[in-house]
Amino acid sequence: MITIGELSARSGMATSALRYYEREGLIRAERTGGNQRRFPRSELRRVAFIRAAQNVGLTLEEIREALATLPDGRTPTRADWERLSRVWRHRLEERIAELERLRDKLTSCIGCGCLSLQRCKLYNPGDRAARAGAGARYLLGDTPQPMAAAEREDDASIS
Amino acid sequence: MITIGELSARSGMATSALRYYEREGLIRAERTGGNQRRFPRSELRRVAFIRAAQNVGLTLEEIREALATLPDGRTPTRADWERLSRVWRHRLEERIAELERLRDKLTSCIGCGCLSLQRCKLYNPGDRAARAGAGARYLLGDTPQPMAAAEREDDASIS
DNA sequence: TCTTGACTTGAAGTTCACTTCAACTTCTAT
DNA sequence: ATAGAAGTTGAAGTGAACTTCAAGTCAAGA
Repeated sequence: MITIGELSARSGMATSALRYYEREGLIRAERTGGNQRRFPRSELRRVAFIRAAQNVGLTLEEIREALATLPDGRTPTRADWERLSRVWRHRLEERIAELERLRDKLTSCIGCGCLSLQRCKLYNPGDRAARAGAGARYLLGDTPQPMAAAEREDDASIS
Repeated sequence: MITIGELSARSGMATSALRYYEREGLIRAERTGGNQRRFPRSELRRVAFIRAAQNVGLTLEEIREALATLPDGRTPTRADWERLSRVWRHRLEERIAELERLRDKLTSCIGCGCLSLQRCKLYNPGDRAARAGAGARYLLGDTPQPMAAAEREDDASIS
């Protein structure tokens, strides 16, 4: 059993983050008589798992769900890791493909300059989920509405 | 001159977002005697520009700066668009490359399962900026500290 | 003229993943 | 026994990009 300070030093996460993870049910601790946390060493691997998953772009909510697929909240084994990391790679590849599509659109738009609300490929509201620094809003499907057909009478084209 | 409702309908942005953009100095409106906003039609193109830039992953702050390079806060012309969109494509390409590096690391890690705090490539704190749904914190260089050398005595490896 | 829909404001709320703070308690080493 | 480091809590703050709300005002058609 290790203290929160030790877990923090060994994992590189701030103690405040570890307390937050515990509140959120991502890691687990027992308590001393004086109410201090004592973590099993196995939680070290859970923290490593959480952090690797974050690097791949998962939210804590998704990570919690992934961990919940492990029986009894056990620490991930090699088999668990293999199963889950395959899913993650798939997600990463989708995201890369998405950004590549966006890049290609941008490339084809550079000489154009129209910024047409109807015709510009870059303007597509469906693409907003691709934003790099996106607020969670856009990852959760709260996309803005496209322009109604009745309103296409004028547009923002330059030429 | 169009009302905020019209600008909203034609651009697909919520009126609340347009008011926010005005407060933030991204778009401009005149006022009627009764204090209602009236937007020049050219603001339609500014909104299109803002939205395209957001799709590429720029923050509103960066977009404001880009717009500020235009004399007199004028609406972007084709030449402006060409200049700025080249920069954006470059940024997109960097981001794609970053995600590809991450994918390659994950691929090489799938069979490994170690989740070693020292050796796992996925665990590298420097990569956290690559998070897809990153909070602004990570895009601003506030990265967690790597593990101190003195603390490497044990680790989270499975095997 | 009157109703109704569109508009106004400032303040507060939202999300995520935390951090910071204050006020206090516990643990460890001497 | 005691100093001081490390731990505890709940509440509030952070940042981006907005949205929602309340309480009103304005504008356009019948």
